[in-house]
Order: sequence, then C-alpha cells, then structure tokens
Amino acid sequence: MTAAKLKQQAHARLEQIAGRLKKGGHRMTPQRMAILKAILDGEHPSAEDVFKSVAMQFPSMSLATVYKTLALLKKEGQVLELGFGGQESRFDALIPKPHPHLICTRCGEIVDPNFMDLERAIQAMADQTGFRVDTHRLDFFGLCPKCRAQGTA
Amino acid sequence: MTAAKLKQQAHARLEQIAGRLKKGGHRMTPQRMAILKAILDGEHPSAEDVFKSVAMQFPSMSLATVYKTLALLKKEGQVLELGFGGQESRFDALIPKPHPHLICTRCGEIVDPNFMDLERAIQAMADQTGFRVDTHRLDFFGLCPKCRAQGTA
DNA sequence: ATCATTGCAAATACTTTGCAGCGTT
DNA sequence: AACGCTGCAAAGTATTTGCAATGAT
Repeated sequence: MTAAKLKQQAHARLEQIAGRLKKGGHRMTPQRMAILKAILDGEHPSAEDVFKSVAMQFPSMSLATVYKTLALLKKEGQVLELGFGGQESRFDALIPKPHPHLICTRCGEIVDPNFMDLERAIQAMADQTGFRVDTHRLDFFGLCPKCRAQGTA
Repeated sequence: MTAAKLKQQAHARLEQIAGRLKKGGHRMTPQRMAILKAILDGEHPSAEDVFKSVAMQFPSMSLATVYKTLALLKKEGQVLELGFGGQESRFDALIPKPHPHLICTRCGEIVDPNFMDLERAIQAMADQTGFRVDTHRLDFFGLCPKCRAQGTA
C-alpha cells in the first residue's frame, strides 16, 4: 500500500470514528481530534508517543487526557490496545479488531501479517476444549528486514 | 492426563530445574524449592499466588524474593512468563517454551490447547514479511466449559 | 445551563532495586 | 572468606482516578 493510500485510509477512518463518537453522545474536541490523528498517522504508537506528538499543538495537553481518550476509544471499540506485560501499550485505530502482529524486538516496528486459517484453528481449539473463544491476541516477535540487515550487534 | 501423572511430571520437572540451577552456579535453598513447587503444583499461578502459597511454610517470605526467583528462572529459561498488560503475570514452569494459551476471562483458568500447523503459519509469515521470527505469544480468551454452564451473569 | 471534557495532582497496581545481614560452600 | 540469597523498605513504570475549572452544545 502506498503512503498516499495510507493517508487517505487514515482520513476516512478519522471521519468514521468521529461520527461514531458523536452518535455515542461524546464530543469531538480539538484535543480528541489531535489524539485521533496522532494514533492514525503514527504506526502503532504508545500513549507517550501520542502525548508527545499532540503536545506540540497543545502545550497544555496532559497524559491523563490521552489515557482517558484511549479508554473511551477502547470502550467504543474504535481502538485496539496491544499491552505488553510491564512495557507501554501500543495502539491501533486503523484496524480495531484483534489480528496478529509481528513485532521487531530491536526497533519496535509492528506490522500486520497474513495468517492462514486462523478461524479454522480457533474452531478446532474450541471443539477440543469446550471453551467458547471470544477474542485473541497473537504476537510474533523477531527482527524486521532492516534490523536483520544491520547485523547481530 | 490424570492427577497422579501430573504430579509425577511436576516432580520430575522440579528435579530437572534444580539440577540446571546448580549447574548455573545457583543455590537451591529451601525457599527456592518451595517457590518451585508452588509454581509447578499451581495452575499458571501469579507471583502473588506463589507468595501466598509459600508464605504458609515460610512466614518471613518476601514478595521480592518471589520476584527475584522468578526473574532468575526466566533468565535460565526454566519458566515462561505470561504478562497481561496491567494485570499480574502468570507463570508456567512445566512447559517453559512459548505455546498457545486459552484463558477463561471469568475464572482465570488457563489451559494449553492444541494448535494446528503453527510452524507452517510462522514460516509463511516470515516468507511474506522478511521478518526473522524468534518467538511468539498466542493467547485466546473466552469462557471455559464450567463458566459457560453458569450462564451469562 | 447543562453536562461532558480537560488537566493537574495524587493514587494505584505490579514489579524491581538497594542494601545490610545471613547462610552455604 | 567469598559469594550468592533473603527480606525489608524504597523506588520505579505504566496507568487510573478525584476534582475543580473549562468549554461544547
């Protein structure tokens, strides 16, 4: 996907989220708009990333507001939180439904890979265990192509 | 697997871990032995679970010691930590290598399901993205059979 | 005017660290 | 004696909450 397409996609998603928040009785403040843009333009940013990015426009911005907005977006199902035990969570507003992630342990890049037959594998597990599977979290860790090229350092 | 078999498996694993720690220049103290037993006998216990369980035998036991021991076991690759953003981590000493987990969101039970063709799916993702995949974390969330039976409450 | 939202400060949850004393080898 | 281990207290990290002031509808 090209950069231009991604930007267009992010913009369309921004409108969509804004509409859904309003429908839910929430307000679309300038701060919220900036936070949303930061999440959509960034690549799986952390709360701190979002804060730093928004703080340039809104020097009075507080981290608490970022967290509150993220909590609201989560509650409305408009953002996916990727929490890593201990470390900062990262957020995905483009695709707010659970999907696999491939995470570079050196540079932190996160990409969305294809994963074969996930539905079928989940069904098989459900049949086998008697669980009702509602959601999931699939993370794969390794080195992205760039970091692989940089050697073992 | 029967309860008796599980107990035997846990015992064998305890010996194995003890041996590996000694080889690594570490000491097998009574506290450590109790911590190991608690992890192996419990079902994916949290640090707090381990602490409470061990504190009965060792009233002077400190949570810090539990955490230090868990950190050592992690470093030696003898325990798998399942961290959940914000909430307590849970630990698995029976199978210290990454494997899928099925987690009940009501009662917290964690089971180890079979998962089809994981190797092949990982290989496909690696080919597709250029990543080198080193490890993973696969969690599925839902309701266990018991909790399903108890209704939607 | 009403009621959600902001932002500061304080609180929380979980985990890690510093360090003095203890116990093994 | 050397060195790892224990356990208390304090610090640390990421996130959440209380509340008064602000701002949108």
